[in-house]
Amino acid sequence: MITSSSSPPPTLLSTPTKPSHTLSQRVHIPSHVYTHPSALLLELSPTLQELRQILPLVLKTGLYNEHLFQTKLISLFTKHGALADAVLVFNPIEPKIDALYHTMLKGYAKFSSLEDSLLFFRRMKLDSVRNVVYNFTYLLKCCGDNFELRRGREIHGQVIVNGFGGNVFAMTSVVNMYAKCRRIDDAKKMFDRMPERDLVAWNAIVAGFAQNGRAVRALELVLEMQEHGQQPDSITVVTVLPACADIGGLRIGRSIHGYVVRGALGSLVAVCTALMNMYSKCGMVGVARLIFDRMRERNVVTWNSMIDGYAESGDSEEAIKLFEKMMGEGFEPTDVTIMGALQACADLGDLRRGRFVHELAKETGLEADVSIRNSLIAMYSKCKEVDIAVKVFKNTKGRTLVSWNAMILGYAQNGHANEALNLFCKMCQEDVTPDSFTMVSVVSAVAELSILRQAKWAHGLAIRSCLGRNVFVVTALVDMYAKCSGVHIARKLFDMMDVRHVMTWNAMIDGYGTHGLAKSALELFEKMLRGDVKPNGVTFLCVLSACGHTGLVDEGLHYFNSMKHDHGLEPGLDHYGSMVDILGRAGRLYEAWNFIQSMPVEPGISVYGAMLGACKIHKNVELGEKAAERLFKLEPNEGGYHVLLANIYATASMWDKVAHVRKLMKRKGLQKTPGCSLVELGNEIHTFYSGSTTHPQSKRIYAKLLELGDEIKAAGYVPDSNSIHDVEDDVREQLLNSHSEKLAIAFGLINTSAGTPIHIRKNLRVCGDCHSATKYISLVTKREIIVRDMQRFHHFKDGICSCGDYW
DNA sequence: TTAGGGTTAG
Repeated sequence: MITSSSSPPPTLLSTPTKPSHTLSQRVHIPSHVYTHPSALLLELSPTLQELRQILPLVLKTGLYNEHLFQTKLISLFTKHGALADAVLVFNPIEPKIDALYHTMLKGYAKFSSLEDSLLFFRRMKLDSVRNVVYNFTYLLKCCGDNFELRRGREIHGQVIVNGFGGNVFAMTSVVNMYAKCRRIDDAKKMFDRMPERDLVAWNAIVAGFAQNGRAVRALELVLEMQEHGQQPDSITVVTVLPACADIGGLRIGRSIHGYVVRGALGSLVAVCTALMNMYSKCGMVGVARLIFDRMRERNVVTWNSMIDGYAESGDSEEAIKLFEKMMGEGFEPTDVTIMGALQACADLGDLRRGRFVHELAKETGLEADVSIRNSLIAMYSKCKEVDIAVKVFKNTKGRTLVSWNAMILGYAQNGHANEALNLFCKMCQEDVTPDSFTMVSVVSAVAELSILRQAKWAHGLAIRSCLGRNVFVVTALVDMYAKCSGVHIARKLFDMMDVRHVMTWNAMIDGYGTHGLAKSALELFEKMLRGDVKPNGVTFLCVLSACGHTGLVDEGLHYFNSMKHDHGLEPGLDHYGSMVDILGRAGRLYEAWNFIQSMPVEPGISVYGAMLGACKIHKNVELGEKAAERLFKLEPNEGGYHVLLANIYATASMWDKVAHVRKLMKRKGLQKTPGCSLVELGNEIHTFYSGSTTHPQSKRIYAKLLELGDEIKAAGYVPDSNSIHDVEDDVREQLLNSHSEKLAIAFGLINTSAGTPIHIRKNLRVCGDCHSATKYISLVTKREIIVRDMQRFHHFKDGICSCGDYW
C-alpha cells in the first residue's frame, strides 16, 4: 500500500509544483517504508515534467505491476492532458483492470476529440470492459460541449440499454446534453421522466432554460424547485442571475441578492461576479462597481464582467482603465478580456490603445481566435482604419457570419457603400446565410448611396431573407427610404410595424426633419410621447434638427428645455450645438453667443462649428472670428473651418484677411474636402468633382451649362460670386459653373427624358449660388431636382425649394 | 481509478 507520509513538511505540500526543487529536496523519503521513491512523488501533485522524468525509471521496476500505481500514473498524465504519455503507460500493461480503461476514457473525453473518445469507448467494448455509469457521463458532457446532438442521442440510448435510465447522475448528464445541444424541450422531457430529482438535477434544468433564452421559464423553475423541497444553492443563484439580466428583471435580481445575503453566499467569487453582471446589465453599473470594489477575491471572470459592464454602458474610458489595472495586477487576459478591451477602444476610436491590445492578443496567443479577429475587424473599422480591418478579415481562418458582418459594417460605416455591397454578394456566393446584423449593414450602405431603385432591391432582399419583420431591419429600412427620398414609403413601413424601438421613432422623425417636414416630425414626436416608448437623447437631437431645418426657434427652445425638465435627460454637447444652430441660422447670433457662454459644460466643436456657420450666413465678422479662434484651437487641422472664415471675410470684402487665412492654410498644408456629387444613370453611378473635366461627356456637360446659364439669367438668376474676388467676372462665373452639383445636374438633364426627376447626392452643403441656380434650372427645364446634401434634402420644383431658402 | 449542475462574449 502506498501512502503519503503521515506528517510531511508543510511547506512542501503548500508549494508542491515548484519546479526548482528536485524530488529529494522536496521530500524526505524513508526508504524502508516505500518500495519505490517514485511512488511517493505521485502523491505530491507532481508536474508533468517530473512525471516524464520518472517514467523510464518506472518502466524498469517491479512496482510497475501494481494496479494502484498504474492507475494513479495514468490518471496523473491524463489530468495534465498528456494523453500520449498515458497511452505509453497504458498499452504494455497486461492484464489491464477495468479502472485503467475508465481513467483513460476520462482523459480522452476531457482532452481529445469526441471521435477519439468514442473510438476508445468502442475498444473498451471489444475488450469486454464492464461499463460503469461515469463512462456515459464523460461522453455526454463531451457531446454537449461539441453540440453533437446525434452522438448524444446514441449515448443516451446506450445509457438506457445499460440499465442506467433511473440513475440520477446519468440522467442529469442526459438533461444537460440536450440543453447544450439547444433541445431544451427534450431536456425537459427527460427531466420529467427522472424517478428522483436532486438539487443538481434541478440546477441542470434551470441552467438549460436560462441558457436557451427562456429566462422567464428558468425563474419559474426556481420557484418550482422550492415547492419540491429543494433549496437553491450558490450554483442555482449563479445560473439564474443571467436570466434576470436577460429580461432586465432588476426587481427579481435584487430579491436574489437578498437571498444571497441571507444565505451567506456573498463571499463566493462566482456569486458576486454574477450579481455584478446582473446589475450592470440592468443599467446599474455603479452598483456593480460597488460590489466589485468590496470583493476580497476576484477571478478573471470578475474582471472581464466588470470591464464589459463599463464598455456596454458607454463608459469605455473606465473599461480601459480597469483593463489596465487588471493587467497591472498580473491577471492573464482571456479571449473575453481582449474582446471587451477592443470594444472599448473601438467605441473611443482610440487606435493607439487598440493597437496595444492587438499586440497583447499576439503575445498571449489569442490572435488567431476567430472571435478576437472579429473584434479586431470592428475596432480597426471604428478607428477608420478600413485597410487594416480588411487585412485582418482576409487573414482570418474559419470566418464566421460575425466576421462577414463586422467587415460589411466596417465598410458601410466608413462610407464605402459599394465595397460593403460587393462583400455582401461574395458572402452570399460562399453560401453564408445573412442574419439581421448583416441586413442592417446592407440596408444602411444602400441608404448612403441614396438611390431609390437600390433601396427597393434591399427591401426585397430583407423580405426574401425572412427578416422583413425584424424590428432592427425594418428600422434600418425606414431610415434608408427616408434617405433615398422615399419619406412617404418610410412612413408606410413605420405604420405597418407591430413593435417599434426608440431607434425606429428616431429614424422616422429625423427622416421628416431632413426633408424639411418639421410639422410632420413634431406631430410624430408628440405621438411618441403619448405611447410606451420613451424618447432618448438621440430623439431630441432629431427633433431639434427638424426645428433647425425650418427655423422653428421657439419650438426648438421649448423642446430643449423640456428635455431636462419633463424627461430627465441631460443635454449633451450635440444638443447645445443644435440649439446654437437653430438660434444662429435664424439670425439671432448674439443670443446664440450668450447661449454658448451660459453652457454648464465646456463647448465643443459642434457648438462653435454651428456658430461659425451661422456667422457665414448672416455675414457677422466679429462673432465669426471669435468662434473660429476657438475652433482652430479645438481642431487645428480642419480645412473646412478655415474656408468658412475666409468666406466670411470675403463677403465683407476684407481681402487681406482672406489672404491671411489662405496663407495659414497653405502653411499648415490644409485643404477643404473637395465637393463631390453623385448621380445614378441606368445601373451606373457617375461621380463629379468640382471643376473636373474627366467625364467622357465633359464637353457636352459644359456646353449644356453655358446654354442653361443664358436661360436662367433671362429668368432672373444673378450669379452670387461673393467669395471669389481675385479674378475677372467671366472667370468667376466659370468657377461657379463648375461646382460639382451643377455638373451632375447638367449630366442628368442631357441623359434623361423630359419630365424625369433628377436625384443628386452631395458630400458637402449646397452652396448659395448652386442653390439659387438649381431653383431657376427647375423652373426653366420643368424638371424636379432632388438634392441630398450633407445636412438635408432640397426638393427643387417650379423655381422653389422645399427648404424655403432656409438651410 | 471512482459520476451529474454555474458566471464573462458581436
